[in-house]
Amino acid sequence: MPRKKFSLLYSTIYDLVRKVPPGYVTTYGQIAQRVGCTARTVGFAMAALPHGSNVPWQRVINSQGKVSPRTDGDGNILQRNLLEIEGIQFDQKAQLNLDRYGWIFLK
DNA sequence: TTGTTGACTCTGA
DNA sequence: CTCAGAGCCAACA
Repeated sequence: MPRKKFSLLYSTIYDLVRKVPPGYVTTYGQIAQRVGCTARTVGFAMAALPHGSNVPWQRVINSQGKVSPRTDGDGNILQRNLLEIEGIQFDQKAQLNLDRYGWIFLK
């Protein structure tokens, strides 16, 4: 089982992402504000996430309501595909409605 | 400790 | 998809 091989900050971020239910999404900025860091750091944490983890990384998108393109490859295509499977629909601009799909973390 | 890099966000034009 | 520039924090060499 995945052990604590991540820093406390990363673990906190991942734990937060795990609370997002299927069919909903959250933004880097929301997580950043919740854990007390910047959006870049959250994105960096997602990039460091190993493939096959129990973290629904696909539910994390940018403030524009779109999937952020990665430098690595076409993982964003997969991400969008996974979200559509969960019932999230994108419009013609490849964006989704955060008012409807955005998840608000409970305090 | 310094410099580089990154799945971001905001603002101005 | 409007586009470009600056700010921001953490990981890594």
